[in-house]
Amino acid sequence: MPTKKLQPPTLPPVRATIADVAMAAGVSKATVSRFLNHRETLLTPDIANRVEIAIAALSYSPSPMARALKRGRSRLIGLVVADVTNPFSVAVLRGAEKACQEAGYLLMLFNLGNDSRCESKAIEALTAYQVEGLILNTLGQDAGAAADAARHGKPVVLVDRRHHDMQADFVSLDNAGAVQLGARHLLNAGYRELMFISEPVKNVSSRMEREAAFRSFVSDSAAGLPGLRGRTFESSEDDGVLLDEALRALRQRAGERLCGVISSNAVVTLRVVAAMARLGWRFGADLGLVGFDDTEWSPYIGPGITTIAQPTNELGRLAAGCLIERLKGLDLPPRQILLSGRLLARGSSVPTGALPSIPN
Amino acid sequence: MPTKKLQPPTLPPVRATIADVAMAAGVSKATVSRFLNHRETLLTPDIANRVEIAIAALSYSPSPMARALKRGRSRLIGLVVADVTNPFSVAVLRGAEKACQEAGYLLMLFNLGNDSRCESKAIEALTAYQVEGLILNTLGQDAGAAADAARHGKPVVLVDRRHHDMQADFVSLDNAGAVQLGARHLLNAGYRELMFISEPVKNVSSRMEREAAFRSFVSDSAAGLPGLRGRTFESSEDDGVLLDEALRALRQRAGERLCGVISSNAVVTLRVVAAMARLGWRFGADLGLVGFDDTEWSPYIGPGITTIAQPTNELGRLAAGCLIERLKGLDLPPRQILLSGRLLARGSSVPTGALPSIPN
DNA sequence: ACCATTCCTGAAACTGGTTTCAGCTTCAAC
DNA sequence: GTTGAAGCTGAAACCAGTTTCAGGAATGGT
Repeated sequence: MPTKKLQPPTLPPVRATIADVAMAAGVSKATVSRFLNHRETLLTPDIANRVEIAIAALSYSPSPMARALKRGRSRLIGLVVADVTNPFSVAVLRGAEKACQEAGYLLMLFNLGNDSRCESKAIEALTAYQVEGLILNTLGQDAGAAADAARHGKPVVLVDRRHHDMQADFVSLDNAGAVQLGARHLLNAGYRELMFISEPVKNVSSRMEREAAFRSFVSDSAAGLPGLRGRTFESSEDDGVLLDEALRALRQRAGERLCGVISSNAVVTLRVVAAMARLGWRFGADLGLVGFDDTEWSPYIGPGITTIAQPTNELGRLAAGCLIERLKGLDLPPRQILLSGRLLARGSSVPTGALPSIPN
Repeated sequence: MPTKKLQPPTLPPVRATIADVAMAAGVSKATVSRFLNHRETLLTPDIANRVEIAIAALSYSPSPMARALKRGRSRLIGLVVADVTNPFSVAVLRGAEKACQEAGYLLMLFNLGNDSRCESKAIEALTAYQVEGLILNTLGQDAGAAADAARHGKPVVLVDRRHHDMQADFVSLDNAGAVQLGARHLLNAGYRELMFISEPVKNVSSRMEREAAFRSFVSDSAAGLPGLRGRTFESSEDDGVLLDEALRALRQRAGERLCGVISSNAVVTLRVVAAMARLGWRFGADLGLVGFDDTEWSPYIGPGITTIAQPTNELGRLAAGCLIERLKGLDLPPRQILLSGRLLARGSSVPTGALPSIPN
């Protein structure tokens, strides 16, 4: 006699199909399908009951694949992110993932790893799986690929990076406003020699917008404030030395005037922090710093880093939300949704060497 | 005459099907399918050519959905992460994503957002889409759900958190070794009153292992080192006050002896950092700190935080790698793969108040 | 020259659902 | 009592592929 196998009430090892259910209930596949999809077109209570019981008994759940094949609707949303390493991407991912789950969609993820050659590959792979729509946070190099998707009739939402020639919803931070927020803050704190540090601008719209906003802020303000000067700098990965030099040169040029830096995202902020550590500078006194993207660690570096917080979760949610609205049939011309940033003032933009009290 | 529409050489707006290709090439669907799948079973060069040309002309690519339906193989891998907010999860995600891409798989993501009720929902949703395998970094509450998947015959790889009763590959940090690494480091630096701070242990295997390893390290070492004492503390979200008290109590108990803390992951590390800021303590002198998970910001908080780095990318890659091997037919008993952590010594574990020079 | 292989190809069945279409009830109205 | 319309249900076609099976051509052996 074999020993008692204590398997929990075993589900059928292989998924039940609609045919199994139909047979068990003594009805046709069509009826089962109707029970599942058009519940309102009421079936005879008797039959509906039998189907319901059969479904429960077989613990049947329909195959989304087969369903997608026939209907062309897959309940899948494709998400392309430029770089999962970037906390911003992750935050967007998180928001989007949540919104999708709530609406009953599943997310297919493709990470470009900052490699723009993957871009069209990603979109192709995703559309092949019949994703119903795409959320793109791409590199902007290859607008054609995105356009392809749009041409396939799939709704597309662009996050953070726009392609001007594309008819698609666009969700992003109000870059110009955010830059002004940061720059004005530095001005008010007394900094006069400003520098905007960005990752290589290439063709990325958000980078271009931020840089342009900085330039025009400086030239606008310089009219009433002759002491003000501003320049820009592109920092790429593994160029620590170049950045050090740029910062040193900045202070040399500044003379007595206070130097302030705006970094265009968390990655750059960290590079500036590293450079300052190498140079042995103090935040605020030797260099004022305002960084885009508020991260969990910002308050604890040195006297705390002043940041411009993006409503990242909201961006993700909105992106997914826009897409889902379109999927539900909303037919509007492309929208642009810009959310404001919020300045969180901390020690790194206080010129006195003294440590301020830790905020909240 | 309409103005010239300068659309790039427009792909057919609707995807070509295998039937279109067959018709264009003047062959049957079966032949086209064979051309795509069994290239080795050679077709007549002439026919192969015609098919190839037709495919190119229509820029045809087969629908993975339809393919999955018949073959039961979807080239999809499901990834369930406990919490995308956790940098560890992200790193795993990244490694896994890369490995999958290289092997021609696509990742379907499900984030639990630390909500264990989602767990079985996630696995169900993913298996419904015929994912060929699952990478699970789950909460450990609901082993049944995972077991379901395994019972469905889908290979499963567990990352970081094990379910003892599951027949599945397991990829993780060597938790015991890593804890010893950190604890011994604190000992050598002169700390004698130790505390291990973890998130609520619940049933999460990695947390239990780390805590247990800490306890046994302390009792083992106390034999030859009577001055040594250690305790553990569970810190949950939004309990700043409790943590502050625990730390204050620790120092009080310690008297003249130096206090050292090991935090069980980056989230906890940040909580400790915040607590120290509130208490106005200095790293190293007032409290030694070694934190699990080396993050990009670790070197720049205070004098730099000493961390135990996990080979996160490797973990992700290995997890995906294991899974893909299984998918290729590898039939082995479940493996356990443990990777060693690496200690990165920085200022937070140096008892003198003096700032050490910034490492590398 | 004939038969047996072998090789290549196409028709058809199949995957698991949805949807159309037509048939059967049933009920109301004339 | 017949007729019409409306309401349910099932058979069959369909989605886009893969795979089985059988037939036809070409080749080889005797």
